[in-house]
Amino acid sequence: MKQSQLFSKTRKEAPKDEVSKNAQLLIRAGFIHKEMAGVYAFLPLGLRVIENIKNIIREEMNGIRGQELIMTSLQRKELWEKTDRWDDEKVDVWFKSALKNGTEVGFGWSHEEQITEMMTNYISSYRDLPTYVYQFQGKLRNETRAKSGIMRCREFVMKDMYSYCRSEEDHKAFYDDTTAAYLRVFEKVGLGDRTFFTFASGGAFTQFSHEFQTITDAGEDIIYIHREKKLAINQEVLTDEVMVLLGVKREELEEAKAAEVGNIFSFGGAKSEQLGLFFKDENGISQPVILGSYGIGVTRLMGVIVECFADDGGIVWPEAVAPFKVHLLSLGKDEESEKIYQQLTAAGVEVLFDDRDMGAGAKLADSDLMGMPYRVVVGKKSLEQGGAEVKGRTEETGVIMTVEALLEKVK
RNA sequence: CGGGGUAUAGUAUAGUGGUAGUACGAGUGGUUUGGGACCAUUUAGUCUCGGUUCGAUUCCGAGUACCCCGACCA
Repeated sequence: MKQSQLFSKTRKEAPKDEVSKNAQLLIRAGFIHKEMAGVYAFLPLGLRVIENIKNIIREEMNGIRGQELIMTSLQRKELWEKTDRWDDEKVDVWFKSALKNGTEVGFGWSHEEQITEMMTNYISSYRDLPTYVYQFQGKLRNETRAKSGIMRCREFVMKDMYSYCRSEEDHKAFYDDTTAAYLRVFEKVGLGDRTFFTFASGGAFTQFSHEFQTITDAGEDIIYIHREKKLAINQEVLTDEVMVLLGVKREELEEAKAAEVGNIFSFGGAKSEQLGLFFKDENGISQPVILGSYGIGVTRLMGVIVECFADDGGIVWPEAVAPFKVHLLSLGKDEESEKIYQQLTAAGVEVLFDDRDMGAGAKLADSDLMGMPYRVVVGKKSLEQGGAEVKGRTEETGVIMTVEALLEKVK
């Protein structure tokens, strides 16, 4: 992609109404556009990051037999009345509207009711179980206070998965599979060493739910980490009993601020009973389907990645999610650069080629801001020394190498 | 939802009860190219409604939007 053709551009100054690091950098670098408080559009660069994250998640969800589908944002009122969550007193994030004929509808802030009720059409026998479905959906939540850039939005993208099992044992096995898959997702996006499987408040059915919390000052939660056991406990459930139960001592725990990037819940059969989702077992006896719910905040995850890795120069994308692998800069040497651009592209490398007619300083600063893993500079200096200068985004200095060596390095 | 704050050009800012200034950006012409280049020239603005006033971007009131703290947060 030639940068001269790329939609959106960088800017030197952050808008004054953004305080969070992720929003400031993502807006300055041209990844997102703020539509209103807590509502952001994703521009081509931002979309590429989102798609990269989604593909990583998709691969893992498919790997545990999840099947992708997509539900709707418009949801029926009766659906939510069945689980007594239509009332604004019960759920305070509803966006609601009505059809022309007066029928009330809600905009999906969650989809477990909807998918579970849909399943009554497709699940009736133990032979239909287990079923695992997931989607990437825009969630709409009427947050009283959006904040922290793209980390707490009124409209955002979430991956949500639902498991339908015939027994607690099957459910537990899948729950554990999902836990492992989630940890792999966070590992792949580069947050592995700072994301913890965290015990959190459970709800009606189980003592705990589990969250995946990434350490960052931009987070809203306080967690207590046990590094040896690779787990954490959310402050909201940190009691003596819980510590005994988990076999940890208070002095072994390390307090940290963290952002919730994923969470998983067990519902048992309660919600299935409310929504009428039963199956017949081998003996012809009707049983409620055991339900689990598993979410990853895709757009929030993008914000957390920015928060965790950015430096004074700008964003630092982990390779797996970067919109382009290589940022190729022509410093007054367009012909030579163009050739290298062609070679890299032909080799299948994702390259953003800064072919704009700008000063060297501006291009270098933009490159830091945008944060691609590799910066390749072609200028008088590099050509005299036989090639292009290659520098990792977080490296201090680059190395000049031939095009062949470059191809080898970034392939 | 409680509390606090802010609102001037695409962006960031200055200023004034009487013609609104600067920088960046953008356009044109030219010179430039290893850390946000330079010259010339052009472009574009006082959130909305009401009040006070001869006159309001400025003062007052309301509204709206945005930000922050808290509450909330499957």
